[in-house]
Amino acid sequence: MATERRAPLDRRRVADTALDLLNEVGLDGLTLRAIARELDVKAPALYWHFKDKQALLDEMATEMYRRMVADTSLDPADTWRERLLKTNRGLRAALLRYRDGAKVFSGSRFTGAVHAKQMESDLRLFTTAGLTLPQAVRATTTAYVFTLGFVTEEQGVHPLPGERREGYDLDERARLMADYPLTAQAGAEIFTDYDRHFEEGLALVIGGIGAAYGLD
Amino acid sequence: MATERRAPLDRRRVADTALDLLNEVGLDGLTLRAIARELDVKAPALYWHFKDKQALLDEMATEMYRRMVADTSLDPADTWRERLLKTNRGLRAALLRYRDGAKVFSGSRFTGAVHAKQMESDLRLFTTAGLTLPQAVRATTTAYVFTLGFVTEEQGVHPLPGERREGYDLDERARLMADYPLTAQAGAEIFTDYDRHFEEGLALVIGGIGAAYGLD
DNA sequence: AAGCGGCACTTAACAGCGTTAAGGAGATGG
DNA sequence: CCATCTCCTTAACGCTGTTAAGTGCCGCTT
Repeated sequence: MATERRAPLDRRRVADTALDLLNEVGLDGLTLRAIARELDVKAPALYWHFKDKQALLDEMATEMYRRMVADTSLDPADTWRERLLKTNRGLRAALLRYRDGAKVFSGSRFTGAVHAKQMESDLRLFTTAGLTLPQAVRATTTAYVFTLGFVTEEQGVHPLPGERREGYDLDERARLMADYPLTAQAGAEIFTDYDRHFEEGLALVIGGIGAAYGLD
Repeated sequence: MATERRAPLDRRRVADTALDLLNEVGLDGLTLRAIARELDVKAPALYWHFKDKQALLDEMATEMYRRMVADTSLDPADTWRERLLKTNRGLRAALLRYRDGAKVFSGSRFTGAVHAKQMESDLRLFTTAGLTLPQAVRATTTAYVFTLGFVTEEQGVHPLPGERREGYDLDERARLMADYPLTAQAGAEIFTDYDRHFEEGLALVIGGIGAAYGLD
């Protein structure tokens, strides 16, 4: 009887499966037992590959980053503006691909030096464009934390694109804010059309960089 | 024997105590049993005041916000730049006051409409300065998510001001990035002097707002 | 061919978690 | 004096991350 033996696990396969599961159950439901079940294995088996759950989350964040890089086509001839647009749109898309993606990402650290290659490319492009290294770091990380903060807020309302978390009724909010007309009106502006608002916010940041560092 | 009876709890007192405890044990160690112990009560007693743990975290975030407002002195005659500086410096200070403050804050929703008053004041100031309401919303929330993202990253390295999380050895990082000279050099720029870098990032955002909306 | 070491996993168990159900003491009000 | 309401306790539930110990199988040496 050819009882096929499952190929042994490895860190990548575990992280892959965990990311798939994340989209179904969310970060709260992402237990080691559930991940193990998906891999046809018992929970303690995961401790052979990861020293603890955080190490697995770190690998998941790293995998998210790898997919982001794979999906972002960078051109050495990009202008610095194009580069900032590409990388931050790519980052947002990568985070939005997974339920609680921003939380997982910002709560973890990369395993190894995966991010060095892109970072080096960005910094070279920015310094070539005339910035000092500290300025280049400031520009890229300011855009980075903007995007991370933006998606964190966004996923608080939309766990996945198209899904809406409960407790965000715009009409009810407007009624609660009746004594504050601008705030009431702002609700519609805050909780809709995240795509456009991301673009506008990112444009503000990029515009600020150009103005401050005398670029273009 | 005058066995004093403890005054009954209320939501604020519980949230207060939980915030104090948060600074000692961090978000992971913030269990209902530990909070209850601090209040001289058993864990299930908390369920009289909160429907679940998330409701308590929401109250904690609300309390953080109240303290932020109390510590920030706003002037109706502020220029829009002054206002953005004050509110975002105040927000960062409020988040930094507690271990994992940014995580607690961004993972929770305010109870009630506490934030409406400040928001209304900000929006009025911005629209008076010549912005449309959508522009005012975009300006304030872009700065807001920048600050939130910044402190989230900051607290990943410095749980509390002065404390340093393990695993952030700059020399080791530099060695790991040996093949990427700019990235290696950037480490010193990224992981030090968060105060100054926050100011510079915030200045970039504010500069972008001024430039985009033709202010001043 | 036999034995052996190490890899990759299982079984069993532990303390601690959020949460619920049921009950009880003390004040309040009729 | 009993009923009611408030605020809390005791006991227990299922589930979590994690550790300890054991087991079967592979490749290697003798």
